[in-house]
Amino acid sequence: MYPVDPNIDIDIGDKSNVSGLQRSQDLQMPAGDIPARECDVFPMSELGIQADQKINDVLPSPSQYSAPFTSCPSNFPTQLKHIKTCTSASDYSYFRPNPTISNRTGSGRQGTRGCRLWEFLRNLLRDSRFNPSYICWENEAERTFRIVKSKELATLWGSKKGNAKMTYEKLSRAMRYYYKRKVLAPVLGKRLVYSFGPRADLTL
DNA sequence: TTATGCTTTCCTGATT
DNA sequence: AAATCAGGAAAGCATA
Repeated sequence: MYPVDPNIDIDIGDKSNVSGLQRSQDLQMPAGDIPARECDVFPMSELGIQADQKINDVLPSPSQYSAPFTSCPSNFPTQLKHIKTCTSASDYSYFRPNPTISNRTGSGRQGTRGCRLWEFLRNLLRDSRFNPSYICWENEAERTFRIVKSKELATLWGSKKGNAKMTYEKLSRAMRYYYKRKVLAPVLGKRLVYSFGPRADLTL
């Protein structure tokens, strides 16, 4: 079983010897006992993972390889290749896909470094590791949610974006930019409460 | 190469 | 008093 660690993502790590991929964050996705469809960044089809599989079904548990190691475990999907020496159990997740299989053209991901903020929030709300401890529904029918741990949430967002300097001040500024685009809306009179707007598709 | 989208950063000031 | 909220301005970064 994977450790319940919000910061563990699959990451291609150093891009210097990767052709066809731009940044490590391109390939981040949540690990753990999460349905494959919950992958919020990287299409599971590109990893050769079926929609009904869970990440734990296709990746070996950390105990199956002792750190450090430098080669791809044999039971990894062939599309994944290990590129970084793991030095600890928490560092097990540095892998990259085969660039020849990854074809990002036409994916429609505009200017998103890995993941959009509102999608990140939506995904946290679906994840019992974070809902209701970090973020929770205020009224799911009305698409309103409450940020429970603002500071921790910002840290989490920062870790997802590879930005250790993220703060709630900055995260919330990005959220306010969503107002105009109707992706989010403020909930009057309630601090730390927002609602998803019509432009936020919660069914995806 | 440029335009655009999505932030990130910094800021001033208001509100709770 | 400390958090939070509101936006303007500008810069950064990736994609189309």
